[in-house]
Amino acid sequence: MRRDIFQAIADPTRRAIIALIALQAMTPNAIAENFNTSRQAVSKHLRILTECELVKQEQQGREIYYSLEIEKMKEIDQWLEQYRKIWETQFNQLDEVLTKLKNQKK
Amino acid sequence: MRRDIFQAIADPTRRAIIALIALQAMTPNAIAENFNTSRQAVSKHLRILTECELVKQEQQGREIYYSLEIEKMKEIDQWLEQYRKIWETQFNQLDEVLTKLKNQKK
DNA sequence: TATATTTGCAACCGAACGGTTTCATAAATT
DNA sequence: AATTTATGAAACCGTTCGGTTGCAAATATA
Repeated sequence: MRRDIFQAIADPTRRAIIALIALQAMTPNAIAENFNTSRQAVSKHLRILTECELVKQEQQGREIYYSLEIEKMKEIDQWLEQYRKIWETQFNQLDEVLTKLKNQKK
Repeated sequence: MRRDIFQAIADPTRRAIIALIALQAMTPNAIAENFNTSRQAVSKHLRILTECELVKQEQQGREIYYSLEIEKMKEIDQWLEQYRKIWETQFNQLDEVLTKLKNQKK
């Protein structure tokens, strides 16, 4: 079982679940109503999301409210950082070229 | 075959390949030297990365140089944007709370 | 022209994935 | 106390994944 955050967001249903519970906590039943799959399938997705700490639970009686652990999403942002540096550098280089061309025209 | 960018970056070997060719183009053989798998396995990963346009090829004689299509990485950044908004809002709200606390002390 | 090198593709294999069905447990309702 | 509701866990199933091995094609070298 790999179960890291990149594997967690690889599945489109899990990304949809993440989007659903990003703004408000929801129960498994309520979440499942939004998909064409069984409640149990959603439950398995929630298990995976919980295992990699992308989601937190809050029990209220017999209901369990799931919500997004937004801090964990920053890990993807951190991984992206190295590539963001690259495309920003390329953009700056393009900018330099354009400025030089502009100066040559004068 | 789903083969979207999220599925592409789910595999750790593929993320390592992406990191390798981010700064300089490399041949499959050269890439494979960095891993404990066969050249053919790397070739399959490159095929997947090419299919979802994360990587571009440049033929030079019998060698093929692979390099990162950095523009495609921005798609992940765009997907993250909605969540970045959330954690920035939460940060601002925390900031407000801290400022109020500070003012109460005065 | 014969040989070596670089590469991709197809066939196969065991493990993991995503789903369903069935069952167990705990809390709320009657 | 009996029933309904909300949930998770286990067993099973077909498909996909990531890997290997073997082979074919194209280019470079002898």
